[in-house]
Parts: sequence; structure tokens; C-alpha cells
Amino acid sequence: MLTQAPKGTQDVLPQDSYRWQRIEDSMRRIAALAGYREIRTPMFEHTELFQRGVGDTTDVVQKEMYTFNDKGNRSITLKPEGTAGAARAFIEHHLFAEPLPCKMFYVSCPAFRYEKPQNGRLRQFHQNGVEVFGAKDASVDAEVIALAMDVLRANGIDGLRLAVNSIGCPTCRAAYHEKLKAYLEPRLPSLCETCRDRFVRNPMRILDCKEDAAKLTDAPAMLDSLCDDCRDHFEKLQSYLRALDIPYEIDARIVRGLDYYTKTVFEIITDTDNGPLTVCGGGRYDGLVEELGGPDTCGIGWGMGVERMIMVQDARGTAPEAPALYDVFVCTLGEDARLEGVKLVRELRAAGLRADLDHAARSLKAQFKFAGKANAKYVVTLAGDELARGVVRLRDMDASEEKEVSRGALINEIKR
RNA sequence: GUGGGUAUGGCUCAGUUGGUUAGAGCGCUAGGUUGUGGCCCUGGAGACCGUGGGUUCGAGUCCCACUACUCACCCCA
Repeated sequence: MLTQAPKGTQDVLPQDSYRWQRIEDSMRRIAALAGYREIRTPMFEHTELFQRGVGDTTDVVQKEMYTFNDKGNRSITLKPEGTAGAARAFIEHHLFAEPLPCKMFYVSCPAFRYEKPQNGRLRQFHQNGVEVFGAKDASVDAEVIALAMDVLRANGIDGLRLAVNSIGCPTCRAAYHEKLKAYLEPRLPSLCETCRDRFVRNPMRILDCKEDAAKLTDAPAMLDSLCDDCRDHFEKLQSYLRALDIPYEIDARIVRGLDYYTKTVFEIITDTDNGPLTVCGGGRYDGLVEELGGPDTCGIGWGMGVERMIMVQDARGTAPEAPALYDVFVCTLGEDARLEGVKLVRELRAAGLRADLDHAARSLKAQFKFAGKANAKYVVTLAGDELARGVVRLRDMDASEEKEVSRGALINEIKR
């Protein structure tokens, strides 16, 4: 227990952290090219933010939040997703008074959901994400989707399926809900228990139910009930996606579990041995900022699961190779050489080379073995008698070639 | 929250119908080469067999409970 990480959490070990760093680097690079800057918000927020923002009736808020009272008796919640906190910061710091749109991203942002962990499901997981406030044209919907595709591709994750849908605005969705409820009401007795519960909370979800969907194929569809504005937006999004050569499919079942979404919703799905896996999900949230007490400002964003990206890389064998630990490893023979080695290693590092020497006082053979395992490109051998002559041995490990180099010329020789 | 599976050195696993000192491969470490890695050979360290109870002369092996991990459902990244 003591030496076991809590359920649903994961360590990223020193030998594996480069995987995360690669993904993080690509995220920063690609986002910066499109004018996005990083935002960092707290890991916890007032519980009310998520109740209001994500929505009181959602599963995430109702049963998955890590909520506790702090010593000041404030109800605090570990953030279950990234958007609400970003929106809160946008309002609190009056970013709406800056030039809009306001584009931001976050990298390996921890998120917490109390769920039973399973494949690709953790209690603490990490998301990359982008949020854009104050851009209402569908061109930004397409931009944001393109960014997600680019980040995934940059990490060797392709064969992606982009599924898009529109769930309308509060006006047309309310009208649709009425239509849908009128259709569902007489059929309620034949539906499963959870669907009868959904009928009250979120009737659109019933259409997504594996058990009942088949019986409801003639149900009215949200897409047929969009108002003119929402329909126009959805059409435009599609023409932008076509212009960008991004293939997509329209999937009317994409509803998303968070209440703030309006109009565009989308998921990027990869197919794995265990079936489809959503690596990125997002959408437009035009009412969120106002709902939280800010000025009427539209928004759009997505979240991308870092652990899921890594899973997909592993499953497809497209994981990047681990970088070598060292450029140069210094082997020493005897105490004088050690003393010199400590100095040399520091010089090498100052010259921008990754360098180290044996700190375990092992045999020369063991030192070479270690250098080999660390994939060092060069091994420098320091020995008393050679040092006296002002000379060291430099070995190219890949080529298995070794030569004598004067101590003074060593660093230039290596950098050459 | 509901249901299935699993639990043996650091890792992956073997362990016959319950029977003496619990094995292998990989990894780690030392040596074979008194100054040199990757291959090969030899040695060494490392396991209260998940925890607690029960059956039995005897339990890694059978039974029960618990815990952890894992997979699926719900939902989602």
C-alpha cells in the first residue's frame, strides 16, 4: 500500500519521460505556429465552477468529481477537464478586453475523474488542449480541428477518423428536445432503465444507447432541426474542412457529455485492437462564458488525452526511439584519473555535451558496459600514465574506432 | 456503481492428481580479458508464492473472505 500509487494513477519513469516530452514539444510548436499561447490554470477550482460550467446533470459532475472541503470549509474540486478553468481565467482577468480572438493552449494538463480505471481510463490523466474565445466564424472550428489532426500526425498517430456533428444552440435544441420527447414519450416503457432516466436529464443521449438505439431509427434528428444560423454554421464548417482537405464523417450520435457544448462537436477516433478509441474530443461552447458571469463571448476548444496517444503509439509500434543518455562517457583508471575525469566531465557539459563518468567506482570493463547501455556516442578513457603525457583515448562506440587525442584538443575533436 | 479475469524474484512466466532445499529466460552484478562495451562462457545477489483464515500429517497447489491489479458495461481523454 505504502509503495503503491493510488488506483488509477500512473508514474512516468525517467526512461519513459521522453515520450511525453516529444508530445509536449510538438504541441507547443504546432500551437505557436497558429498564434496560440500557453495558459496554466490551477489544478483545483471552486466546485461551483464545474457545476455551472460543465453542468450539474452530467455524469462527470454527478459522479466523477474529486470534491472535498478545504480547511476554510470551501468546496474544492480537482479539475475534471480543462475548459471551465480556462473560461474562468478568461473572465477573471478580463481577457475579453484584449484583442480577440484569444487563443490559448495547455500541455499535459492533469485532470481528475473518479472512475473505475481500465484500458485508456485513469483517475488522473493528462490532456493537451486548445481554447479560442471570441471567434464566431466556422473557420476557427476548422482551424482548431486541423491543429488537433496535426498534433496527432506529428506523433505518428494517423489513420484517424474525424467525426463531426452539430448539436445546435439553446434555441433550436430546446425545440428539438420537445420534438424528441414527444416522439419518445409513448415508447418509454420499452426503453431501458438508464434511458428512462435520460429522458429527463438529456434525452439526446437515448439515441446513443446501444440497447435502445435500434428501436429508435425513425426518431427525429437534431441535424434536421437546426435553426438557420446553426445550419449555416455547420455547412460552413464542412466547406472549410473540405478546403483544408480534412476528411470527415458526420456522426449524429456525437453528443458529448459536457453541457456547455453548442453547435459544432467533434471527436477524433483511432481504431485499436480493442475497438475505437477517442483520442481527442471537443466543440464549440458559445454560452459558457456568459453562463459563468462573463460577457457574451463565444468559444471553441478540444482536449486530447496524452496517455491515449501513448497507448496508440505503443499499439502501432510507432513509438519514437529513446534518445541516447550521453554524448560522451568518461572512463577512468586510478584515483588521479578520476580527479581529472570529474574536471573533464564538467568541461564537456559546459561545452554543451551530455557527459558523465562512473560514480560507483567500478572496473574499467564495467564502465564501458555502462557507457554502452547508455548509448554514449564516445567514450574517453583517462589513465594515469597517458595523462602524464597530456593525452587521452577517444573511442567512437558505434564505429569501434579508438585513437589518442591530446587533452587540450579533446573537446574540439568530439564536437567535430 | 454492475459484471468477468488474474495475483509466484526487478520483468515475462513454469510449477504435474496437495509431498522434502520453489525453477527458467530476461534484467541486475562480479569474473573469464591484472586498460575497453555490444556476442559467448562461468559464478553471485534477489521470492515470508498478494493478505488473512480454513481443510489436511503436509498447501504455491484445494476452500472462503479481503485487498490489489486488469478487462468489459456506464461514461469519457
